[in-house]
Amino acid sequence: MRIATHVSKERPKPAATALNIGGAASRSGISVKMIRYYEAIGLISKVGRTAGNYRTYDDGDINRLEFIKRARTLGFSLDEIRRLLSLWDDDGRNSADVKALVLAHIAELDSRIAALKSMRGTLRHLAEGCDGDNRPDCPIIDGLAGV
Amino acid sequence: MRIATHVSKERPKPAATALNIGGAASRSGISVKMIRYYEAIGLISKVGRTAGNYRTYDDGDINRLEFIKRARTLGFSLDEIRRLLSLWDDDGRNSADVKALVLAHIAELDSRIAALKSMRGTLRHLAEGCDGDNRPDCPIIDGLAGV
DNA sequence: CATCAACCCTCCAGCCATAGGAGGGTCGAG
DNA sequence: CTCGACCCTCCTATGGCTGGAGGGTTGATG
Repeated sequence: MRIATHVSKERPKPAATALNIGGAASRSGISVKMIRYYEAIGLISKVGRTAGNYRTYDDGDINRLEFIKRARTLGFSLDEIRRLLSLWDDDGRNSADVKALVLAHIAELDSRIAALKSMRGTLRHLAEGCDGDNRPDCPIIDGLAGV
Repeated sequence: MRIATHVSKERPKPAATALNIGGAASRSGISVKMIRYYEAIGLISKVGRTAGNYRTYDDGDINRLEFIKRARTLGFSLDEIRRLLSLWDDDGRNSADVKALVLAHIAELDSRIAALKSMRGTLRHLAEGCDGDNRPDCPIIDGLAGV
């Protein structure tokens, strides 16, 4: 691969923008701290370094970070994301495996939603009976105290 | 539900049962570990000790633990529970303060529920398009990868 | 060329709520 | 007296993230 011998005009490669970690952070929406953390726990592999020991991120690295960001936004754990990434990398994957992972996650979300709704229902009910004035009588406290 | 008053059989003080931490744990549903932790962080005050340095829990202590357990089940943080406990203790409280705390918590639950539902919606949509067979093509992966 | 701010580096600690274990002491029934 | 079930304290880890200390690098200025 010819590396810009005779650079007629400097910077011949347009798309090969290599970013520092700060640039990668603002591009991906993942904080600098977290990018380093993801690297430390092996969620992303070690990236290149400059002579001054700065991490450099190419387009592929940024894509990976963006993937992680989206997955995180959808509530996947880092461990699930690890599996999603390896499925992404695996050209011979079965989409069934991806789907199974996602359906399991949906089920998890369902049960968390149900738990939160149940809490909310009970609390609404308790709060309903509470006058919310300057007197101490309070069915919320009574309810928590087991009346 | 009359519980055998006048049992005439010894035990003149029926309610003054003092329990070890294990008993307190099974009575309250809070683990032994957590009871000690709650004490360490000052959520509950230090209880009595036997000659052998075992913690002892009287009915009041158990009530407190049960209160905490119920509040925890309703999703309150330990910090919120701290405030609820001091409101419980405060005979001159305003029920408005209790209600405000609870309404804020309900709002918090609302936003968590909304966030989870939004994740679930997106995931369902992605999963719908995925064949889930032995081929690699997968809109879920594509979606995460930013297609 | 020196300086300076804005970066970057590593390492370490803390958050919340909980679980687990090591290494010991205490209790009560047999 | 022994044994198992309990209890004690102290330390570690989890997940996912934030913060800071103490330093090095970079690149635009004066």
